[in-house]
Amino acid sequence: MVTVSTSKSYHHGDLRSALIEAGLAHLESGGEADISLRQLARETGVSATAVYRHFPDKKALLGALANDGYARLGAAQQTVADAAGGGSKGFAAAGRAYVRFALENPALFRLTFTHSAQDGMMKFGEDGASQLLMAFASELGGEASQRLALQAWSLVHGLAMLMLDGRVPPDPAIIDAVIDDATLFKL
Amino acid sequence: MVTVSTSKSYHHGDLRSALIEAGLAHLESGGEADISLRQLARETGVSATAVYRHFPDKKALLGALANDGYARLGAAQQTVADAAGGGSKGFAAAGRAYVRFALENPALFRLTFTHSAQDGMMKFGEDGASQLLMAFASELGGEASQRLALQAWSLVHGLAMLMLDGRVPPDPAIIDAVIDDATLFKL
DNA sequence: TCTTAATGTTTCTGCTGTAAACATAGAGGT
DNA sequence: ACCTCTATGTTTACAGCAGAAACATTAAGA
Repeated sequence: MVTVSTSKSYHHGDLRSALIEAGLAHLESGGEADISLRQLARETGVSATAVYRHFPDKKALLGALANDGYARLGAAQQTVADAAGGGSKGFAAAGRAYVRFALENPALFRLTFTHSAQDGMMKFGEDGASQLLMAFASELGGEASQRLALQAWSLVHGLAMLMLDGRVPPDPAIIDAVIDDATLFKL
Repeated sequence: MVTVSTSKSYHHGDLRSALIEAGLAHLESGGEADISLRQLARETGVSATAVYRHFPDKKALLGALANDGYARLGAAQQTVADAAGGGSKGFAAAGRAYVRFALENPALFRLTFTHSAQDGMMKFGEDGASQLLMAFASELGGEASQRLALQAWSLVHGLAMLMLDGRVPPDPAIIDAVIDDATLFKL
């Protein structure tokens, strides 16, 4: 409970960013259920309802956090895909990065997929993650690129969720075994 | 608000079952967020805190609903697998049934996987769904049965979640294309 | 300087989960 | 028949929540 109290100005300055940052912190330490508008306001040193000047309701705030998460996921994948030098190896590496990202940011990952879809969702192809996916799929899949993209996405997303939900142990060796270009997909 | 008032007996008779039934009804019409202990109690014609005689807290009630869902999922899969006559065709049919079940029972499916794992979770192999999975995997996968099981489960679970979350359109043709034994998994 | 729009505050309402103390009813032992 | 035990209800109370309404403050532009 460190209220910085540098300048007790009536206006915060950048409340919107501060709220998002506080929200991300809560996601790391707790879960989505750990986020309360009042609590975020308290931590930001602002009244409970000030939040509503920046987000129409709680869903909107969660949606903002979700979009942030989706962007980070895409960036993480791009990094390892580049490092792996593209091709089917790079594709598999990006897939494993997807699962690792989920395990490292469980609450954020969950939120990303449950709260950014229908509302202010980015269309498919507007975000880094799906652009990367389509690029790989058309490079490797030829005519069946669409199908390959969906199969690959489903596979990594499913593994990520099953591990997050405690159905499959979050073992790196399992990730490597399941997402292995040598055993996957008749192309 | 139809309070049945047949016999205003002090004791309900089978409150536990009534609560679960009411909870399942809420899952169909709303989502998990639509479930409130007080509301369920109201609908069951009982005081708000009577619920706690049967479930220690809200999580316990949700867990009971979740287990119910998992059992139904396994049953649905078993039915179509039998109808398809086993083998790789039956395996694929069970996979498609998994996704269809999720689309037909979105809230229940979500709840099943987010609320029945760590607590009173059934161990892997105790439930119909995972028994079916392992049976198919060892029949078809030989030495790599473990890996095949995880790949197959991940694929169908991922597709189900992506469709539930609005990332992939819930199109039956897509389900058939993605879960197709002719294109999946080098065995 | 006056006005206005953006941002923050106070106050209020109705909902929630859940703890504590008490009430009722049926079952079994005496 | 009585008594006691236990399972299952009820009442009351509390604190926390999202959000609506009315009001306050500030900075920026006419």
